[in-house]
Amino acid sequence: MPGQERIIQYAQKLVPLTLEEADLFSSVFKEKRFKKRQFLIQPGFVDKYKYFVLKGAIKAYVIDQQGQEITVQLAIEDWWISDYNSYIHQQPASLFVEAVEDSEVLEISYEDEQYLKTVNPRFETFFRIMAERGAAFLQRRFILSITQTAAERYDQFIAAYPQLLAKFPQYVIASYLGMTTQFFSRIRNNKAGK
Amino acid sequence: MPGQERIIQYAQKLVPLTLEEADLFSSVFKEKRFKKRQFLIQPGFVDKYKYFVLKGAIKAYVIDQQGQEITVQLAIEDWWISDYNSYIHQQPASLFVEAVEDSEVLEISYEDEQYLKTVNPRFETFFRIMAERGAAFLQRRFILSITQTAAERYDQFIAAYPQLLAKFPQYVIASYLGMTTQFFSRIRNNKAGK
DNA sequence: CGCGCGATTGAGTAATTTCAAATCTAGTGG
DNA sequence: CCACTAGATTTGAAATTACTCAATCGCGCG
Repeated sequence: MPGQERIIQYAQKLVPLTLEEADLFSSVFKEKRFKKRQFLIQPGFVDKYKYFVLKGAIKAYVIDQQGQEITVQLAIEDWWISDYNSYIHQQPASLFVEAVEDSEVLEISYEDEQYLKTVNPRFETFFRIMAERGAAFLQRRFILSITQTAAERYDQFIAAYPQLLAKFPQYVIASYLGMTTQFFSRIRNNKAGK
Repeated sequence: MPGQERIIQYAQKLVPLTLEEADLFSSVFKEKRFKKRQFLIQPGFVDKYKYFVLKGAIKAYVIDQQGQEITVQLAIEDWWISDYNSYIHQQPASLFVEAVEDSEVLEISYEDEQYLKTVNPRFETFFRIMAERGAAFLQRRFILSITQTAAERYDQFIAAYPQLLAKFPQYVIASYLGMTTQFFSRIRNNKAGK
């Protein structure tokens, strides 16, 4: 299975795995397909899975009081996506997670992750590193979001993630960067004062 | 040592520890005192320690391009503080971490943490749970910060962390909530439109 | 081929910041 | 213990940034 290969390769970059370990690890992941617009997670339901994206593009977002969609996370090939808070605490999700194009993912269930961590400390290490990186990433993102203006956030994003620009519609990226579609468009076309 | 007791109690809430495990765990923590205004971490230097606050109040912040102080994290009794990104990747810090009042902390070094994780999977579990919670916390905070207005963020903060209001000057909390001191003051005195 | 979603553009507006000055407060040295 | 001072908070008014509303345009998909 090609997907299982991919997740093993990914894991090997973080922790060394023997053949048997790699087999066990990859065996709990199930390949799934989601069509464009299909939901992986919906608010109110407990997020039972973490998703590793093999192919496609996926967005996570909330709907605020005014009914506006606000992008919280994006994922393409080799990225993970979930409602982290819901998954970790096994409480109802607050996020929509939705395929932006036809996508293939590997899913691991909460129970299987717990099992892996119990059975072999190396897996514990793997998930620990994932969590650490996630937290470090969020801290960096948070700092950027509060210290930079909209135009700076735009520039920084373009420089850091040019691939995402092609995969996601602008209104999704605009809200990921904490601005409206219209303002994003103005910045893009260099008409925002600057 | 009273401090070691506290960290053991804290750890026990996340993972069960035998007496020997608790001893080993607490043995790597060193008690330190910081005077008001003293820096625990400064930008440019690698953050070698994670700090568990026994007593006092500590803030983490960045200085933005305009020279403004922007609070990134706050910590009081039983909270942890560090430049997470710097610590995890052992790269130069971007944050100032500074005592807001005379404080007592327990510090654990990066090397000691690695050692604990190597020697016993239970410690690996402990740090994994810490990282997960940190990431989940940051995700929640991030979503709140982008979906709510300044006044809503103020109300939510007051409701969630009334203790912090007393410990930190308003300008620190204002910037933690992503607004200016002046605007914070107006909201507080109910003169901001609302 | 047309429908609907997404992107653009213009004009007016709201939220929040900036600048500036006045007032309050707490810590320090005499 | 008091006076002084630097730091912190408050208040007013002007300025910015980014948003909302509304209309138009473009284009890909069914």
